[in-house]
Amino acid sequence: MNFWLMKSEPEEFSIDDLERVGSEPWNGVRNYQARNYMRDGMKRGDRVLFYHSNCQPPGIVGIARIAGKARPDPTQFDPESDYYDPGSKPEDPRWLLVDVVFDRRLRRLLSLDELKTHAEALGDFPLLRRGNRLSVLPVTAEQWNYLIKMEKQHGPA
DNA sequence: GCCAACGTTGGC
DNA sequence: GCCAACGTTGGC
Repeated sequence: MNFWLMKSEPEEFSIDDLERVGSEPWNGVRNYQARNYMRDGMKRGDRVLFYHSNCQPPGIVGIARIAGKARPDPTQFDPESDYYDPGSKPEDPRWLLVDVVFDRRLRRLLSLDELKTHAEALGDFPLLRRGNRLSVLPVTAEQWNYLIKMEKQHGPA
C-alpha cells in the first residue's frame, strides 16, 4: 500500500464535498508527473491525505482512499469541459483519473504552518519543498505515521 | 492582488 | 533543441 497527498481548493471541492458524495472521480489533472503518480503508483486501497490549498489556512483536513487503478479521464474528450484536450485520442488517452473515496476527517487541521515547524522530523516532505505545485504527491509510510501522531497531539495555540 | 516557481508552448 | 514568453499554482 502506498501513501499520497492530494490537493484540492475547498471552494472547488472540499473535504465536506467528498464526505457528502462519498466517492469522487479525480478529473482534471493535466500535469504529466501527477498523472504518472496516479498511473504507475496508485492502487486500490492506497491512503490519501486530503489537503486544502489556496485557502486560509491551507492544510491537511482529512483522509481518503483510492478506489482502484487509474482510468481515462472522460473530461479530456468533452469539448464543453474546461479540461478538454483536443490532442488526446480515445484510443490512446493522454489523461487519467482515479476515484477518491472519503475515509474520515482529521480530528484537527494540520495546517501548513504547523507542518513547517515539523519539517526536520518529516524529512524530505514534498509539500514543503520550495515552489512545489504538484497536486498529487507521494508520502512515505514514515511521514504518514508521523502525521497521524501529530493529529492525535494537541496543536499549536 | 502580488509574485516566485516552474511547466508548457512555439518561433527559430 | 534552445529559450523567451506565457500561463498556472498557491502561499502570503
